Amino acid sequence: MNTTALETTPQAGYCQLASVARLPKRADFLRVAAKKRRWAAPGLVLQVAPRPDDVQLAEGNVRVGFTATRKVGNAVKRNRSRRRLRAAVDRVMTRSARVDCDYVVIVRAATAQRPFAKLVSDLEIALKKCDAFAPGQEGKAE
RNA sequence: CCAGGCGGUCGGAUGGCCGCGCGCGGGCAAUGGGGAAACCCGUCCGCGUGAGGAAAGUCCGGGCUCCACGGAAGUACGGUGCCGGUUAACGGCCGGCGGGGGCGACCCCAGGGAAAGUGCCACAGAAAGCAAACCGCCUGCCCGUUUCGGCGUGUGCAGGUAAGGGUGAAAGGGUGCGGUAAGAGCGCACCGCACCCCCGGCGACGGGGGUGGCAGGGCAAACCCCACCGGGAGCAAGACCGAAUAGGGGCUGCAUAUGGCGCACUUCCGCGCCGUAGCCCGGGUAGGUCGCGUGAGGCGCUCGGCAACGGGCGUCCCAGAUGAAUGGCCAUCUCCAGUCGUCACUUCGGUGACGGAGGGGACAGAACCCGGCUUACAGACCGCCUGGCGCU
RNA sequence: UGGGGCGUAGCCAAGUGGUAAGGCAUCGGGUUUUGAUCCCGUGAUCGCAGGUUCGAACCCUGCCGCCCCAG
Repeated sequence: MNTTALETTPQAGYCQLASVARLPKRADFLRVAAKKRRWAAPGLVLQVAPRPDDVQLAEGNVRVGFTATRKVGNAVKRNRSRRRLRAAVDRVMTRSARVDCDYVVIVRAATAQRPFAKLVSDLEIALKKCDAFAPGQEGKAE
């Protein structure tokens, strides 16, 4: 990992990083899935849809939801997979995701066992394929 | 030391970077939402705290909430079933009884009724249920033969017989002696069984004595009978707040058609409604708040009890999420099996020590709470007990 | 959370106390010059584990997997 981009949080005055909010409602999941903008990587599936205009978020934030179906394992496997994806999302999407969209990340069977670096690259590729990649503009939320 | 039985405890450790939920305290110049403001949401900082022994399966029992209900009994349905205890309750647990297994520590099983009734017992077998004669065995007659005492290789007839053979899971007590034509509880002894009496025990039951020659096959996890228990639903219970849209009601204003409906009917007249605008009201959806953690609570000591368990005292506050927090990545240590190398021992099968690189560390995630049951589980530790071997 | 159903050969399945039917598919053989058709043969931990019974796919108990319904 040459990117020592883990520069600890800049002082909270200005230039604050985008943060990730959760997408908690079933209706939002259905709306994102209905847009049919998606990409399946070995470790995850990404779905993207434009955020409705009437949703006001703090500037630079994106909303992400997670889905883990019962087919990928028992509750422990589902929880662990979702947490690893959440960690990958925190690392990637705060810098590289378009801020005018909502996202849904779906757990696949391989998610729990896949190396974490691969999960990160899976997510980056999926963002590019879904035309939602905003190349590393730290905090340049516009 | 080896093999085994029972009970219990634990469920990797430490650290680094980055994060999450909840609680408490503090900050917020500017920016986002609300507010007249204080301030709230939000955001930032600090501190505290944050999964299990099964949180699981949802198989039982309760608390709690709502609904139903005059009492009691009965019926139906479902469940439970040796006895006594324990408990809020249980189908749980503890102790005991009976049967079975094991050298033993110990483990496993289960209500009663088949003499209230119905039903089933395939195949085989003579016969499978008011017992029954296939082969045998025995007696008599007949037949044959005869040395006239008998004898039987007879396809015969009439009887006796449940000891033997054979079938079956099961064939109407077992073993032995006597007895008999052969046999048979026919008689006797012991065992089993049934009934009666006595003794011990709260009881299941056990012990002893007597009587009876033995009746009443098995299956009730087949229907069933008997006793006891059970109102229903479940925190998505339930309570409160409540947007947009549609619909309902009220008040006021306007309009009121040549129309429709109503005021019992017909004509005329009159009134009201069906229209629309504004304001207000209630039901209710999305959504939100509460329910929501001081409890049949944990730990320690002590007393009663064989125990389950109960009493007393002290002490602690110990998760509250809701597309669902309790994590992600890494390092070191630790444990495990295999592999490679070196060394030592060797009964040449291996065993042990050290080191190296990699691998693995289970089952599993609170969802209102509690008592159990069942199932899953890498590995480690502790205590008691049994059998065997060796030494003293 | 509550309720219901299913599991039998590779597939579809009958059987509900007494040797586990049948069809399709597979394989082997026959018929045919060859192939199709047709005929004969071939295969089962009855989801798993205990129990009741002389005997269990069937009855009882506990698990496992799948499907459906209601809120």
